[in-house]
Amino acid sequence: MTIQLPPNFNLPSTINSHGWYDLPPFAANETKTELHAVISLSKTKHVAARIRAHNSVLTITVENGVRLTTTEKERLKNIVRSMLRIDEALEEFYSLCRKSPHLRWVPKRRAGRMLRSPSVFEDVVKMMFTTNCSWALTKIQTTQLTQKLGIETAENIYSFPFPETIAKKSDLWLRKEISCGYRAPYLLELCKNLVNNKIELESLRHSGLPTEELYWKLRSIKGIGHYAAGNLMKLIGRYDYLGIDSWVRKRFSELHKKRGVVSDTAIEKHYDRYGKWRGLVCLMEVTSDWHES
DNA sequence: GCGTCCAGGTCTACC
DNA sequence: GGTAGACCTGGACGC
Repeated sequence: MTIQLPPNFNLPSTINSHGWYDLPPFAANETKTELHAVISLSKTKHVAARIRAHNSVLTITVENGVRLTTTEKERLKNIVRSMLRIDEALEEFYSLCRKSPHLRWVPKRRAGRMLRSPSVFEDVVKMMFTTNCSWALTKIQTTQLTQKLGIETAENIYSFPFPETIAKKSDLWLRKEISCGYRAPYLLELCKNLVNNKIELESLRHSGLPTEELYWKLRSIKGIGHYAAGNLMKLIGRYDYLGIDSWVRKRFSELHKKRGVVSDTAIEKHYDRYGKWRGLVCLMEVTSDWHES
């Protein structure tokens, strides 16, 4: 399957936009020119897909020779478009970057598209797993969750589980088998609320709700605080929040040659000048060295 | 190999 | 509204 790409799209920049490519079921090659993903087309059909780009064409190869109907192919392409943010309008953001010498590399490298999971649910769970722990532990939790509750789609490659599968497990089981510790009740509550239709996440990517309302909707999920909601907002396509964590604080101090602890208020004040794009500008600045080559 | 300490966000109780 | 303490894990460190 192929998708025609817009001129300002760059696959390696999108894969390398943040750490998601490193969390199962995502995987990427060393040069970030190839992304592997497991995409659930229905409750029972999961496909392992290899995604590459050449010139202005994106190629999706379904592994293991799985046959797809025309409808399933269209669904797969739409999910990939959403994951890679192919249709995201970034010209206004690029114009803003061109005005600042230190950001001119962003439109040149066609950076700024943030990789997201096939579903909002997967993004929320992974973000919950990044809170209050090392990246190594985030990987452990995500790996265990997919391996123990996902469906094996290719050799040792598992789909991301559905909320109903997780909701059937106990708090103790999740703590022991997923190593998610005190996050277990938060994860369970999220999944049970989704199963019982008390909350709905998948429409958030297309929501017309005001930004602040969306933010507080995310904050209403237990385990999603200011940092996690800020970063999830970016994945939804709203860049008003910075999603500051210890690593952003450290990188900000390094880049702006600040000694000692820099307060979050000071960091937020610094990026205020970029208006509704401030979250994305902050991300570009702190990850600028990832895009050098 | 074992024990101790620390870092990492969020929640809740308390002031 | 602001703050302290608990939550849990992996990793670093000292012995």
